[in-house]
Amino acid sequence: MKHKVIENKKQKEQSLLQAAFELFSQQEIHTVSVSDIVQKAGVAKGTFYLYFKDKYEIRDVLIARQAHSLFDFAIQELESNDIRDFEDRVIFIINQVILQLQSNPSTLNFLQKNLSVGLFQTTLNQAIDKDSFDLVQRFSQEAKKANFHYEKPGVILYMIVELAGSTCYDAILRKRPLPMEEYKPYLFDAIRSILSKGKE
Amino acid sequence: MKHKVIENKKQKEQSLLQAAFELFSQQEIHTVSVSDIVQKAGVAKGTFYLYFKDKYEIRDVLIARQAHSLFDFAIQELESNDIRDFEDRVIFIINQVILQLQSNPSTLNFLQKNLSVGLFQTTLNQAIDKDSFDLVQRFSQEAKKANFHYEKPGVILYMIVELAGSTCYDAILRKRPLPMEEYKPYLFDAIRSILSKGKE
Amino acid sequence: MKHKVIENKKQKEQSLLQAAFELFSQQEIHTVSVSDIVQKAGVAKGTFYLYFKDKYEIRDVLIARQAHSLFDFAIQELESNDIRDFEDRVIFIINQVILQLQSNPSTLNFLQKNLSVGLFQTTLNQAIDKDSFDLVQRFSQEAKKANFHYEKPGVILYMIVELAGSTCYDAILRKRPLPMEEYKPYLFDAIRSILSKGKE
Amino acid sequence: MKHKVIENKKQKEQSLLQAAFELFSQQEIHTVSVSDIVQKAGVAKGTFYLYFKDKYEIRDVLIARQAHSLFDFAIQELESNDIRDFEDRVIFIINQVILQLQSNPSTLNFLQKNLSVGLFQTTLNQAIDKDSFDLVQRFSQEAKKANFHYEKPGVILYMIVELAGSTCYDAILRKRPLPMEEYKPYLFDAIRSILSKGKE
DNA sequence: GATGAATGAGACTTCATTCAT
DNA sequence: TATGAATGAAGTCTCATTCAT
Repeated sequence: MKHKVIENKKQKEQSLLQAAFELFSQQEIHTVSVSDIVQKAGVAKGTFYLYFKDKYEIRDVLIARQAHSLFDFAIQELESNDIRDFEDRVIFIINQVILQLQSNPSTLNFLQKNLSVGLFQTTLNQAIDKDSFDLVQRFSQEAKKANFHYEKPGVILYMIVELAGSTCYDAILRKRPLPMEEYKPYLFDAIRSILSKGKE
Repeated sequence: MKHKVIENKKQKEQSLLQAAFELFSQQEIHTVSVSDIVQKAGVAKGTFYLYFKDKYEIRDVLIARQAHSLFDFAIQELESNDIRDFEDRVIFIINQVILQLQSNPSTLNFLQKNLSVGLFQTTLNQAIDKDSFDLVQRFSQEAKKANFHYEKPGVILYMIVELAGSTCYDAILRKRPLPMEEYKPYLFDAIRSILSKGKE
Repeated sequence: MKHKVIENKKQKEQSLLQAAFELFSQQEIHTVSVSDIVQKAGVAKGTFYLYFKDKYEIRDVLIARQAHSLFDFAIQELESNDIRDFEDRVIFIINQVILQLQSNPSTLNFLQKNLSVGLFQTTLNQAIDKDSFDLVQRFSQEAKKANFHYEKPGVILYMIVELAGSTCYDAILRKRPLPMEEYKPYLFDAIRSILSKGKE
Repeated sequence: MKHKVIENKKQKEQSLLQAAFELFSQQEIHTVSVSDIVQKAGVAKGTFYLYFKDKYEIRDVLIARQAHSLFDFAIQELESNDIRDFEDRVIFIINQVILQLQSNPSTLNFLQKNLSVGLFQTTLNQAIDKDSFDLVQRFSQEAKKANFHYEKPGVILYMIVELAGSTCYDAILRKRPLPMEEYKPYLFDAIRSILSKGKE
């Protein structure tokens, strides 16, 4: 396969992903058809099936991409700020993710309550540059360095992400149980409570 | 309208709800058709549209019913056991809900991560006997009696239900991050951490 | 059957006719359902079938009523004006009908090109007070009095009504071949040509 | 798109038009379903919607085709006969159209009173070979050559076609006001009257 | 690899009509 | 007479998928 062809292939796939993302953000998945996606992407119908089994597969790939992208950005921000306390660092990350979701509710509408699925379900990460990312490992190391001891750090992190992802979906899109800004203190308190169990 | 007619109406609606529940438990919603539902319910296709707008509406009604039923049962069990400590009582309730879900994974498959939606989204509860149920109020009163003070007890309860519902969905159906039995201690610890913030 | 019951029956039938007329005026018949009609009429679905076989029957009754009503009014107007010339009298009648249609395009939308059907198709006139109306006879008598001789006056009248009805439908609703006001001279010229064949 | 594909496309569309024409000729449009059409055409249901919005659109296309075809044939016949008088030529054309309709009442049943719509409504003629046909222009030129002067020849022609089309529909299919053969003299007289207004 | 016309199953929905009350 | 819940056939239309080019 020549270089140009590879590039071209990538381009079609990217168009499809981009188009699907926009459509899924605006509508429920069951109202989006493969026809809609290929039309928006500007490719032929048959082409879709060269890359994805069906619209559910493309959605899952997008969820993974999106979840990783949210945390990648949050970590970048963390690194350009001098926050030292372990709990503060975790809260900062979660807050950065929330801020992105708040400024982009359509992304959230698409992600629904699947933030943690996208992050932790490794089968989907094939499309993603693998070595670029290991959230759990980073969390474990930071905890240890800060003298927080967890039997299973991955489980703690998972609970935090799941709690934040699920409740912020409601808080941002439905203002339930409270509008996001009012809800934040309660959420952060809860996260700190969960984390502090590992403190010496 | 005559009594017999009303009775018949109720019966049709119940058949539809029952049939839809069974199908949604076994398959994803997008593979279940209204045709499947009416066939299983033994009513005519048009009858479905007399009671529900589409399959998504009947799903939402069922989620609400199911969520309430899980907690109703859990509360019954609580009342027939002499558990006095406030935290223990909350954990007992959550555990009872989890036990039901564990013994009925198909119900969970249907509920997905919508346990809290079904519980707290009041617009859907119209079909449900209203005064029979007020979880938030009960939680508030018990907390106060036990000298736990929360600014917004509803928010605390909501976070606990959301955390439990979301993570148990993964734990029971995907054994992720751990199989349910192994995950329980971490979950209960987290819940207790969240609750204990209100302790004097 | 008691008097009150008859009145009541009449009332339901009238409601249905009125409702159907309004709906047919606004939409094509194939988009109007019996449900729409009974809902607008405020009667039960079954009641419709006590009076009419289907929506096509109610339409035909309405066409007849409407066509007669247009000409009844035109004749009334004629009688309150002192027009003596035979050709002028015919043109006056046609013009009165056209004026009514112009000021009521939705009626025309409903009548389509069935003006003459409504007028001359006697099977439908059962709903209409029969002896109140005989257009052909009146035309014949007036022609004879004015020394216009036609072998078959009914045919002449029929051609005039059909020509006027068909072309005014297009002229009023589609401004084709010309807007009504510009088209009138050509139409009236043509009618006078047709009539003048009977002049001595 | 390859040649073969285009050819195939045309063929499918023609099958659909042919099948629809036959069905519309035999039954009222509201009893013909798209299913009937595709079954008769031997194509898949979805294919219908590739070419037409609904059955009303295919009907309109057919009305235009049919009206043009009737006049095309009539003009051909005219040209193979040596008729010189202008009025005679117009009557000959109309008579040729009537003869076709008489020998093919099912076509007439389908056309209803839309003969002139099919002829003059240009938006529908796109499917028809455009330069092959301009009835109005031909009528104007012939009139001028024969020293008949009309301010708007198109309007005169339109009235004649509308009068003939509307009344022959009744005469042929319902023998009203007279059977076609008996009615013809009256119709032709009327047409000659209308035409003769332009004579010097 | 890319295309998009064609497919046809089947989804959703409406509707005329019936019939028990 | 009047009702309107129930029917289920039939309608419209979409859609994922295939396959010849």
